[in-house]
Amino acid sequence: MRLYNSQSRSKEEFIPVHPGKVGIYACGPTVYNYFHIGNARPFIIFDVLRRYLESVGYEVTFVQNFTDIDDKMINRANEEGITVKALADRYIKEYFTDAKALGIHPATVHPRATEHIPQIIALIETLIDNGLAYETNGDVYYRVHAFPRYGCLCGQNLEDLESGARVSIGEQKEDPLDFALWKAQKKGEPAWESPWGMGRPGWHIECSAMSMEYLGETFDIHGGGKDLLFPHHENEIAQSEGATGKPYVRYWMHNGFINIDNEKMSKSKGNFFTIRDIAKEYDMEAVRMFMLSAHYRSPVNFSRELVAQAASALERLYGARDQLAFLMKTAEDREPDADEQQLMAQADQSRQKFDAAMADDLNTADAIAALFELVREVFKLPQAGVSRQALQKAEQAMLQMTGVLGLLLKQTDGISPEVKAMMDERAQARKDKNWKRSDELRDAIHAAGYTLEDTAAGQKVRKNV
RNA sequence: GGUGCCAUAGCCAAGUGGUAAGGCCAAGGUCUGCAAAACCUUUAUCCCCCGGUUCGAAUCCGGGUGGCACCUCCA
Repeated sequence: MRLYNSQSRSKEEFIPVHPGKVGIYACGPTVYNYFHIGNARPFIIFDVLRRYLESVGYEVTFVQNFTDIDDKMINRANEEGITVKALADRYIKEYFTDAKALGIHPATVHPRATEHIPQIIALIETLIDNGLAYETNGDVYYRVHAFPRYGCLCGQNLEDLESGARVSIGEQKEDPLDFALWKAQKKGEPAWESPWGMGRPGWHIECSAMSMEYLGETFDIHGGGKDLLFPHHENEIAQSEGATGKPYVRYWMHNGFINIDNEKMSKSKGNFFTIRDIAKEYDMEAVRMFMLSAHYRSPVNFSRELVAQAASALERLYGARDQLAFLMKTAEDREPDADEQQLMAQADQSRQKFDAAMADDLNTADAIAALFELVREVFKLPQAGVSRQALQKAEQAMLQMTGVLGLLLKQTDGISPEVKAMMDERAQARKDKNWKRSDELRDAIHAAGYTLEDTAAGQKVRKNV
């Protein structure tokens, strides 16, 4: 597999630290609210990366943290008059609800910052011992100038970075670029005991501490949104490598942003959507399809029309799956004929193209194209009496591909006895050429939530979207 | 100011040296009692513009134009 590494700015062959195993750390949400459409992109992308790596045989340890202590958490908790812990518990629960709707598997581990205070403190102490951090008035800062490689990820030197830096009033830093590792307690804030007094961890240090806790001092893949490249990930490198003296991460992956109607999503512009908002209007699986229809590094625009397009494409995919299941009922146990052999060849070809696309820096758009090439062949099959062997091969290939993408997650529901009765009555009505009654029943079935189609092999139902 | 990204049909989007994938939408046709779904056909002589390299470029190089991001704990 080849992955684009943000650090080298080029695609590199993926070679894991430990053969057969992959460690991935993805920056998770700050749990002060429902997560938004922009958060959803990396969650879905790294879920697909993980599914893909597992599908080709890797044992994957996937870590995604919850930031459950920071300024936003404290402010929100104060607004609502609840504790930071209660706020975190609530939105972590909501995270899993939304993630499930989007087809995102739970990570191997979902560490919370507040449950790793000892590891964080130990890491800061090491940095102080190494001369890379200093304490002033209960705050601890990272001494950026003491880490020669600072800027290695974002590709900028200290002088250039400094020209854009600004200092907040009240901070006693040696240098404007120095960043907080530990913040002394302010009135009314949650705090933990430390060698520097009561306080709480800075944002950057939690990811260094938790990633190394679960994945080791050097691990394979670290990802997040492009905006995290600087300063968050740059700081993680400074912290981790400054403490261990070893390379921290082999491959840095960063996803592009989602714009709303060609504008950056922001609360001030009023174009800020949480997944929970979108779920009221759209099928979450269509949102996933939308996310995978473009390459993960490109910026994408999010709009109502684009989700509708994704929903239509997804419907075609479901149609193909249902068609295979439908054909299976009349499948024949015999050798495949020429057309059926072509279907089987297409199944192999699609799989190959799919794998090649995924192996090329997770090119989901190209992979989906390969999937649809098989879909087209499936629809060309006769309505009944197809070779079972050929059907099974096509179905297996299709489900393997959709499984990697995390699509086609909905099961086909059983039909209720009422709908079944209406279908039976309609079958008789059609036999009697009673078209009026037949159409009435079709409308009634539609109202009951199903769309009816007449095929050579009888009536076929599918659930309305 | 520093650093980087992007520009492909009505819409979305792959393709990074060998002659334009796939999806959505649209039109015509086939099938159907009528539908629906599906299938067939049509839909970019051309990939923002101008130069250059090359037998050959959407793909490489230079210069424009337009859009965007990071440098502000926003994925």
